[in-house]
Amino acid sequence: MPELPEVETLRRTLEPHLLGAAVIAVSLRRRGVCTFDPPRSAAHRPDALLRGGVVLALDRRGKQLAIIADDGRALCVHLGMSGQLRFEPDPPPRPPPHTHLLWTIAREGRITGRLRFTDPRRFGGVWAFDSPEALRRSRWETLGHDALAADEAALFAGLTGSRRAIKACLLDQTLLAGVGNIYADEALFRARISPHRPGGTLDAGACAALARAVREVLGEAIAAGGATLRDYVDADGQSGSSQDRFQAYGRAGQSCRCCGTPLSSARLSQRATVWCSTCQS
DNA sequence: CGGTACGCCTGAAGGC
DNA sequence: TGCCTTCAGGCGTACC
Repeated sequence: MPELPEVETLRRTLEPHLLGAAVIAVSLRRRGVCTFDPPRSAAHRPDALLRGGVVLALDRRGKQLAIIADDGRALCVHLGMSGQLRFEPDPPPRPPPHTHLLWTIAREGRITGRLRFTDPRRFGGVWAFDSPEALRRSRWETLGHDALAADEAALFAGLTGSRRAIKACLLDQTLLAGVGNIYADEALFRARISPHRPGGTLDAGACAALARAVREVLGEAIAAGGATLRDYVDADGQSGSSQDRFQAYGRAGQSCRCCGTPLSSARLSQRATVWCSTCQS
């Protein structure tokens, strides 16, 4: 389940393979995973997907990745639940199941590998734009601050008057971009705040603690290479180890690593939620 | 506005 | 062993 740390790890591991490299061929194997803005006829879709371009930058906001070409063409990739973006120096002749997009990558006229987008559950997708500005306007304008730089004042302002459960607020990408179900539970555990507490009841001090906890859990997860639960691997196919450090997520019924109390669990905002009823209030 | 529910989609896991 | 059900969930949308 890729959240901000997994997408950031992916961005970092893609960079050495893609920055300054040319896209010499594109194979779109399942049309439905791509959205073209503006719309493109079938003949022009490979060009919109960066064929003939050189990768200038890899950017990220929350859980979304942007691939920017030197001429301004821009792709936004969202991994959804099960998406993978992998660079293969020596790709197998037959792409794995659920391979939806393939880019052939070259440097100085020689093929260096293949970039592959795979997504069994198809909750993810790729969006193609004419310019980085069009991408940001269409996909990123409604997103809140990037959670890696979670700002306590902005969080406090966003939560003021809210009666929604704080966990639901953390999952709201328009408030803070990049936190998903895993790191919401982890950040609330670290900040010792109950997931059920209405957002508006957090004072400035609690918001500062929560913003700090969000930055810390995300930063530490990036340092661990992200979390590999089912599908996630980085651009080189490497697993992460962030899951070994989880205090709350996936530990329902197990004892709290802080006080020993069995961890509580419930569904909150349609999401499995785990917390310690002793440590968190 | 908020909250609740649902649909999308597949593979893993559990029950019988 | 094999079939069936349940669950995992990001996000857009519908509806109260």
